[in-house]
Amino acid sequence: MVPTPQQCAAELLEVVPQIMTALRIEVRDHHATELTVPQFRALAYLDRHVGAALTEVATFLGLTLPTASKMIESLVDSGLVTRTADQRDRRKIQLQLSPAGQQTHHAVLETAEHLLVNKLEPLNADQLGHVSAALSLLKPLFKPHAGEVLNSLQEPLAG
Amino acid sequence: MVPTPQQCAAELLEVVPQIMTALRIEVRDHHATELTVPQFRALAYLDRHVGAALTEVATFLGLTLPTASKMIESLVDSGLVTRTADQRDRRKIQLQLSPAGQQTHHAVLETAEHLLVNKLEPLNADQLGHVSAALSLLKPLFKPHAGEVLNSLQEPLAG
DNA sequence: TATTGTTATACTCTATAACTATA
DNA sequence: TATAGTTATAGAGTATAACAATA
Repeated sequence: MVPTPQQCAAELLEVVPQIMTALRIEVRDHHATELTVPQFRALAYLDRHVGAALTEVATFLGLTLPTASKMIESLVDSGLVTRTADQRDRRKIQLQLSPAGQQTHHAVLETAEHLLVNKLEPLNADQLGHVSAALSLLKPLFKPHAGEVLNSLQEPLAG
Repeated sequence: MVPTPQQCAAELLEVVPQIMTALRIEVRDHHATELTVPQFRALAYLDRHVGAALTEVATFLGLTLPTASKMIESLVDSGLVTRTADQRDRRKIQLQLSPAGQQTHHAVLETAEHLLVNKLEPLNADQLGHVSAALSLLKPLFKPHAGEVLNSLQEPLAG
């Protein structure tokens, strides 16, 4: 019963979007949390990387710079993120969560985790262990690293 | 080392969007495949459910009816899907892949699986088995079922 | 010249509200 | 009256192209 990589890939292709959809729907329906999943991920990153520059956030989220710039602008307008100039390198900006941003991030994190815990409820301890182990295997394989997104835009035109 | 459901949920919340992002970026960068992930999922559903009605597709994708209607319209305009009236119940439409739709679906499926296989390359057979088993555990927990999306719109107004 | 970020423009994804047609 | 689907409208997610400012 050892699966081929192809079978495993096909399962990923089916299950991952399904989980993503469930996440979106349940976060949406559980009102009082006015964040989309990408916005939540941006807040989560800034919670762990205080003062991060825009490029870092874009890399983490897998977005181009203009897309990330616009999203951050909306979060700044909402009062969840502060954006200040970096004194060492004035091209850069330093982003961090406002108190309201911390609060919102925490609340939505709780909500999302609670919803997932409910979904996982049919699994026993043994099965949870298997899932957790598998996720630990997958995590490093899909970790975003600098250059993956941006280089495709700004690679030297020597083609 | 048995994880709590909360820990497992937190891992899902981190890993699933990362995989989704990788999928989007790599499908996007691997040109000649002009489909987004949601469009691909719609084609995949119609490949396995010939003649499905719009509501079925919407439920599978976790979309509202207007959203699904618009997406299908674009796929019809692109020549990938055919939309015909259901003679038994003329409110319904019957959707199916055109030959071009089948071809495109197959090509993008190959591409996406190939990309995932590359990502999974560092795993050995044993680890692949663990991942596959975990995905099989997760799949039924997040399977979309009728009513999840639409009832929230059309529930009897007796509140 | 290269890097960081923004602005302009455009398309898809997604929703709610209002509507038509059929049952 | 309820169901299936479309149209209208709007906001977020996403991209490329062009630009400004700084290094």
